[in-house]
Amino acid sequence: MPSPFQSYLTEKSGLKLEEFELLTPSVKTMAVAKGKILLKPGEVCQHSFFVEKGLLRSYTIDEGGKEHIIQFATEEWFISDRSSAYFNEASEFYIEAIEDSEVVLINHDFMVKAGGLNTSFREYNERLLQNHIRHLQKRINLLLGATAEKRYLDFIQLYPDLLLRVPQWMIASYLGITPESLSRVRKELARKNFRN
Amino acid sequence: MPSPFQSYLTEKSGLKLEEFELLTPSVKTMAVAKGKILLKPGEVCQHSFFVEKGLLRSYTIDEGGKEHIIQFATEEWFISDRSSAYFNEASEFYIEAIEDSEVVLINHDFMVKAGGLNTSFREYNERLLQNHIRHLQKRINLLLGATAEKRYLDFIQLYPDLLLRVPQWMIASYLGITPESLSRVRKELARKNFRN
DNA sequence: CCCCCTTCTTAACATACATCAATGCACAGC
DNA sequence: GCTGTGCATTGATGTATGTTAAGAAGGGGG
Repeated sequence: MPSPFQSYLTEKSGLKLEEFELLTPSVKTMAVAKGKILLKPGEVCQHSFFVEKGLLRSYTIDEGGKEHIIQFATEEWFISDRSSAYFNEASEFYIEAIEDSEVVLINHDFMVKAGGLNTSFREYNERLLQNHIRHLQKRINLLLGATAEKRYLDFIQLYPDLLLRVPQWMIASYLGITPESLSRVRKELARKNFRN
Repeated sequence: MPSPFQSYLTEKSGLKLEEFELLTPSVKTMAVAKGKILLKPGEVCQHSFFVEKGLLRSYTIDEGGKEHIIQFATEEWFISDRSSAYFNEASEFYIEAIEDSEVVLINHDFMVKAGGLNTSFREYNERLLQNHIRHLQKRINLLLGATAEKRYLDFIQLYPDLLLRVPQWMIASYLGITPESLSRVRKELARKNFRN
């Protein structure tokens, strides 16, 4: 029976079942309990994590001790410190399970071999990178120009499912505001929607 | 005599001179006057631009009419709307010459052919993408956590050359603050450096 | 069942940065 | 040599968001 990861990959990247077989030695599935930390600053990131079930986040802690959430990852998402993995540098962030989760560990070996097997896998990988860039770009734009309220509305649009699974203080952290401010924003939105 | 672009590429990407010859039909060099706009929102970005001489910038204009600078590009930098070019979508930003410049236009054809000729070119291209991601990531982190002053200091570190070539209101726009605020930040820094 | 711990909310106050308006300054065009 | 135009600076004031502190509403573990 194919794992969710295998199904996902064969569908999205055009990797064949037989090809996937060859890669299984480079792939490990792992159960991680809520709160478990998979990567710490200072370590070199050795894996991409594919979430089969559950929810992870990546975040930094600044000199003032404040957390800033970089990314959430739910089912069928990848999460990793790409820069650390690719350039073999110390990572600057944490990756942590927000819920009890099942994740697939993908190492460098896997990427090289899969790229060697199959052109369409390489293309898929490039598409992932390009998509990541698009996403980061958009976020920068919001941070440069939009108020907390707009950023929150955008978040709701983009990740309606996360709204229900992630505590609000984490959403606030993702948006770059305090939980108190988010609370006020939500109150204000509720007021507007009621009156109109 | 090799163009700056050719020298750069052969050095960085391992593309051979003979291979480059095959690609010349897909490459055009172009002089652009200060103020000239090379890409507008709504258009699909057809080129990457490589700056041989001069200085370009990319920026968006938000609903309030305010500019937000995404990127500067001086000699030996690439600038483009990757997402637009790759996904064939309408671009959301402008690309404009800040100085009289010489740029190389690189189209999709070039990328495909170069990737076909040479594995190391593909690797080089991936390195560029990964590097871009690292850069965007860092900027997000600064926007999330750092004050205007810290962001400005970081900018100075990273782009000391740009400091002298770019008007301050553009630096302010890149940092996500107003020119007035930047002026005050600079004043404050000057005061500190004098006293200590 | 109770207690503790985390999350969320609310309020009063603080602050970084924006906005608006005026001035000075340099440089280009005539 | 003037004069206009764009950029930088400065001051007065406004506003969004942060900070601190407190209390209320759940939820899990003993």
